[in-house]
Amino acid sequence: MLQVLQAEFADVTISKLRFLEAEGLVTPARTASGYRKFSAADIERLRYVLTAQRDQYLPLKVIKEHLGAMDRGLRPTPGGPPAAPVAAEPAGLPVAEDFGADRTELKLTREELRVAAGITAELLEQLESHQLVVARGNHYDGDAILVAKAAAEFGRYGVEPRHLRPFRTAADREVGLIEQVAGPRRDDKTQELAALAVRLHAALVRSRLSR
Amino acid sequence: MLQVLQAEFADVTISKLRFLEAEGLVTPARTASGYRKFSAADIERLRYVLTAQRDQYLPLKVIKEHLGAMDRGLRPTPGGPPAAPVAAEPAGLPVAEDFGADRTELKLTREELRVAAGITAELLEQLESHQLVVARGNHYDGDAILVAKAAAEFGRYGVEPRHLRPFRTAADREVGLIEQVAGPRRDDKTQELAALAVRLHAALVRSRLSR
DNA sequence: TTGCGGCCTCAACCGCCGGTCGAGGGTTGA
DNA sequence: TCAACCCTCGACCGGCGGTTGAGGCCGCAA
Repeated sequence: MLQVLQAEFADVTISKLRFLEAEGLVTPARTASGYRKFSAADIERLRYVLTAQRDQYLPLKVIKEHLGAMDRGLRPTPGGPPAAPVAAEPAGLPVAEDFGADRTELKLTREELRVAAGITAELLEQLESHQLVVARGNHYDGDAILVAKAAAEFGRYGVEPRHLRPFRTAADREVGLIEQVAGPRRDDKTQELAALAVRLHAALVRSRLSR
Repeated sequence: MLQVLQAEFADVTISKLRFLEAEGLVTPARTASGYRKFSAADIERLRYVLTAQRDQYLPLKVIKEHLGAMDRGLRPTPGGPPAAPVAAEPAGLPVAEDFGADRTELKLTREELRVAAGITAELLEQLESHQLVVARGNHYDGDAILVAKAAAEFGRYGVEPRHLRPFRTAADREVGLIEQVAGPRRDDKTQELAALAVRLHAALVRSRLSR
């Protein structure tokens, strides 16, 4: 059984199989005495894992997601990642899978934000009143710093927060568009669309400027 | 110049750019005093690297091979780079959001624009009717390519030009603000404000998305 | 029933990748 | 003159994808 796979993938070792089991990618049955017993289905699964790893350079984390999606009945995906597992989750459940885990999961207090952005309490207050910066719960994320810094810089040119409201409006509209297209879930598609929106925006500003 | 990329890829840092240079993925020019100077082409290259890394999980080693292949004018590997930054044009297509690069000098005919952006005549027509792309005289500048490309990509998600009108509106408003502050002349101040506007915009979009 | 080669677990360790950090120093512009 | 950048170079780091080894059970056959 091990030999079968080894014939196909030169570098599979028992140690590797144990590792993959520990990572939850396969769950072979056991004999009475505790030995692993790989079914044909297990071997098929391993074949998928090993080829995805070798030919597409996918990290195990991602392969695991794909397998999970397949288990839930989403396409067997010949030669490509499965369609986004966007399947409608049973509503109401908190669905523990918070992936796409962003480094923007920074949580700052109001004061930390103020210091990080190097702005006055007054400016921060104005930014909040125009909803350019908004708390989630009573914390702020990393993007809030960027917003605040940009606003501060505008301030040096005499541009006040209230002049920046159109930015907020525009951003909201774009986010609306993105969510309409990509769904409410944050995933790769969302990110791609966001990047695209920013790029389009930048190009438009430039082109309008140079007229 | 760093900020320009940061607007699009939240996690690019100077340190990362240095690392990528050390790895031979980009080779920016240098000023007399040794500072890195990223050309539009460099930025385009970086964009490719960063998206391949983020969206396809490719290891840098592989990305480097792809870049090398593209430099040699080949279309690399099956399942390889999708939108290769391989320029069909002699004059190396400017594609980056570099507010300093004077791409405004570029003068394209309508057909040249269409080919450079890789879009259909129909799409171009729609873009013009919504004033997302506008001719000056009877020529188009480099920014028009960027706009058209972004629109084309949106198209693949089912987003049509008419859905993009708010972008135009937003850009116009921002340009209005910038000119009001910096005066109608295009100078350094204008460019700085423009970069600032794009940065603020990007940060806002991100922060609204992650709520 | 002893021996020997497998398999088991669990924890420690490893090498590489993809960067980050910091010391020490030059550049730029207000 | 000073702050705020940028530079280099070497040390360091965390995570990923396993490997290694100690200590122990299983199974077979001499």
